[in-house]
Amino acid sequence: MTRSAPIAARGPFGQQAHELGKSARTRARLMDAATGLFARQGFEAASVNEIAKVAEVANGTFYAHFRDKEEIAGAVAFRIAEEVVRQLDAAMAEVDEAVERTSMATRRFIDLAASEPDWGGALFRAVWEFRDLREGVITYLRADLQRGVTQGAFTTEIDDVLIDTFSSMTLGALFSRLQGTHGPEAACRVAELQLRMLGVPAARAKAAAWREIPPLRLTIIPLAKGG
Amino acid sequence: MTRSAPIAARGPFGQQAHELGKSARTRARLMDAATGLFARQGFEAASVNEIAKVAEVANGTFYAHFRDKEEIAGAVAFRIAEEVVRQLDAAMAEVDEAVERTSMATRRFIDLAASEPDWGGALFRAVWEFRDLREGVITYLRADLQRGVTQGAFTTEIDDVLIDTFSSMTLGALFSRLQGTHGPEAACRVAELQLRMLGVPAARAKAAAWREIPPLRLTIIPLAKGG
Amino acid sequence: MTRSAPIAARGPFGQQAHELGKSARTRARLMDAATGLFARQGFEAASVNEIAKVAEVANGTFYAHFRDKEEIAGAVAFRIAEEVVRQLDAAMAEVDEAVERTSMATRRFIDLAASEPDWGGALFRAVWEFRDLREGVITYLRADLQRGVTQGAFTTEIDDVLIDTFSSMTLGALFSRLQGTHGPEAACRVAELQLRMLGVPAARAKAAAWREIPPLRLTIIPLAKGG
Amino acid sequence: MTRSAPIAARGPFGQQAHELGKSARTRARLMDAATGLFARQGFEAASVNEIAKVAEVANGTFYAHFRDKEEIAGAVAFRIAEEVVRQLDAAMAEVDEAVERTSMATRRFIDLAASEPDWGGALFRAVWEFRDLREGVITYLRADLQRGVTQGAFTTEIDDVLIDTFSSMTLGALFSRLQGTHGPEAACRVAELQLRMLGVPAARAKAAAWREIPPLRLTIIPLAKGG
DNA sequence: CATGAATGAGCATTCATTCAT
DNA sequence: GATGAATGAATGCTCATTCAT
Repeated sequence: MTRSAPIAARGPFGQQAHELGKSARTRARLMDAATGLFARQGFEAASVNEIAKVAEVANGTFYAHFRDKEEIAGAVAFRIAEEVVRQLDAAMAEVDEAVERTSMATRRFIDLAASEPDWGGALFRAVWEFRDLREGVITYLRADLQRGVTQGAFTTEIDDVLIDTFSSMTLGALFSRLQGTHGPEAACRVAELQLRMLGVPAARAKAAAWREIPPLRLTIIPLAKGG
Repeated sequence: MTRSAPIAARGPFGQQAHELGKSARTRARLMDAATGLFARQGFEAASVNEIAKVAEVANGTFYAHFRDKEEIAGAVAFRIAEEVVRQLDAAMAEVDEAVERTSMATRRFIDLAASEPDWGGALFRAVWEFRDLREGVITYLRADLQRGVTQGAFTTEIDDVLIDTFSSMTLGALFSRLQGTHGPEAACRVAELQLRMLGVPAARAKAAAWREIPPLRLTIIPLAKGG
Repeated sequence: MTRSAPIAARGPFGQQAHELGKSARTRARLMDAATGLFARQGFEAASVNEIAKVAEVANGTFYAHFRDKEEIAGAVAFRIAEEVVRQLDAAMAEVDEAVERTSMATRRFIDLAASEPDWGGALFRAVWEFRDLREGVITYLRADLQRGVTQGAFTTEIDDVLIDTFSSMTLGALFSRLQGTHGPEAACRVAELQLRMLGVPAARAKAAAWREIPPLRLTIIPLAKGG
Repeated sequence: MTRSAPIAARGPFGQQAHELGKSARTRARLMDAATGLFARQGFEAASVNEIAKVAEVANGTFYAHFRDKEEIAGAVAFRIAEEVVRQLDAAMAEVDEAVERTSMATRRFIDLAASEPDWGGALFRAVWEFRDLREGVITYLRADLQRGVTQGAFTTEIDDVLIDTFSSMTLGALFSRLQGTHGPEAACRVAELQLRMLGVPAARAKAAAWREIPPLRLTIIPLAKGG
């Protein structure tokens, strides 16, 4: 069977593996493959055999790197979340105001996830399925919300229900984006609604949430040598 | 294999089947069984064989009543949604103010669904999986939100993103309730946050959302004769 | 369930049952239904449930009349063969010459069976599957062939292989007719080839086999009262 | 479970697999198993599980080698037909006279197929079920018949009905051989009848069809190492 | 006799996982 | 590490057959 191009090697994990050993590269390819398949078909429907085929390794090889499907799902989710949080954090390093930080975080999270549907889909599923991961992301969120209270911008208590609700709103919008139900403006609208909910005056909420912000895209470093 | 009691016969569908024919009773038991399993494991993971086993019928019997898994899922979802909407609607027949209607709907929807975890879980999955069903429920929601605008209580436009976001908030809270993450007060808190988001002043939102309301429970008619 | 017309009651067995008791009529309807289904889908693929549904009786009723699927298949085959032989025999009562009898038998058998595809198909399957039935039909055939030898028209010995081969030729042509591979003239051609094989001079064979013969159709007596 | 001998490894495909890889050997065993079962029970009645059991592999293994039952049936049929045609063709390479070729083809086809009942049975079913395969074999037949006309030996037109009828005669005889109804002489007798049908004078037909011909057997290379 | 719900073995097929090479 | 053939339990679904009514 001749397969002309090592497509799988193009994914984000594979790409960062250019100077790793063969073993790490294989692992990266498996994660790339899994990312795409989980996102497109969900965890249940993606078979290990298919992951291996897309990764262009023998199916048995999968088990040299991951104990089972569960494990690779966790690894994929963790890796994505890590990356997303890292980029989000970097992009907001110099923003102080909680109103800005909060709306930017929501908008960028959605845009980021939607810009790379494989990642976004997998991330969505992952946040859904792995409570731990959710907790991780939430830590950042809580800090920003708390900051808003301290700054006097938010007028409601930052409790667990608020955090969960805030997250649900963001994830709901992401889901609609991924489904194609709503366009890019949905992110702004949700951010606006979140600010309103937090107690930001309507006009201020609208202004902040719809303000133009420089686009952000997942940086992708091409693989030096394919496969 | 020791199975202590005909559990399946206890479900809400089976219970209403006390004077139906044998066939309808079996169908009801299958729906009860499916309801529980879909709620606990989701549509994919619940196998027809297991549904049949829980319903205490032979696996082939399933197919005398439903064409396939898809069909029973639809039947379960429809039946639950119907019931929930019916009860919600009845309970709010005499409430005119949108602020009250909106917060009551959210709170009661969550309480109702959480009071019968099987139903609630299945409903949650169903709303998730069957867009049609979601649309149906949303119709009621949109009407109440629009009413709030007309009454001057809500200060934001009622667009699709708002509706989706509102739904996400409710479903998110329901999910947490079903998971045990939050207690009954979560429903009030979310209702409050929704009102804030819609533009209701903080004090009014809090008052309306936390006001004591008479409890509502899915009425369950016990089976006259077990099995 | 409202089903407008008792279609099944229109079949040849049902039709002759107009003055029989209810039980016999049910049996006839089952046989009609089975005839059609066996012919269209074969013995394996026709399910008892479907036979019962087409016959418009409950599936359990089937077993009040036939021990199993095998038995109804035998009954159907036997009944058809009987009818075909009866009609063939009647139509040739006054033909004495073996050359005529032989070619007429082949042609009429094919035409008859092809004229009523349900019957024909079932007959074909049956002859194939039930050796006994084949033997029955063959008795007539052997008599005619023997007669030809006695009359000096056929120059080859009438042994078992000849009989089988003769039958294969006829059945092969019937099969092609039922498949639509060949048209009505195939029956003549096969009859001609059979005569040649038996030793009839080419010209005589051709003349006899292609001579116009009055058409023959399975007589169908309509049911006095449907159902 | 006591299973006395690895029967499956004895089949013609398995036997030629002695120096193939493990995968090819398993495939061969599956084809051997399928050949026997198709021949004995027909395509419908032979289950994949049974094929796997006879081949002494797990049922899932089947699907690593064939997409479905259809595919293995095609593979078996093709392989057999190919082999039979190849051997038949080789054996008649130097025979020029159509009378000889025709009768030899019929006799050898029957003998060959009957000599290896599994193959023969499967071949019979296959010719029956796969029109394509039939067409392939028929091409050779048509050429020989045409040659007879050219040589002035056959006095009838070579049309489609003739070809079909000729085939039916051969297949009918093969069927009887496989059933045990007739002995080896049936092949000669049918060949004789075919020649008579084609217009060969009775004496010549008899002489040609019953002439001693060197036996031919499907060459079978024993497996070097069992299993 | 007729009914039709119920049965349960059986079927084709999938897939996570193992293991000899 | 990597391979890929093999495994076998499990799944959705069909259907001949039984039996209480």
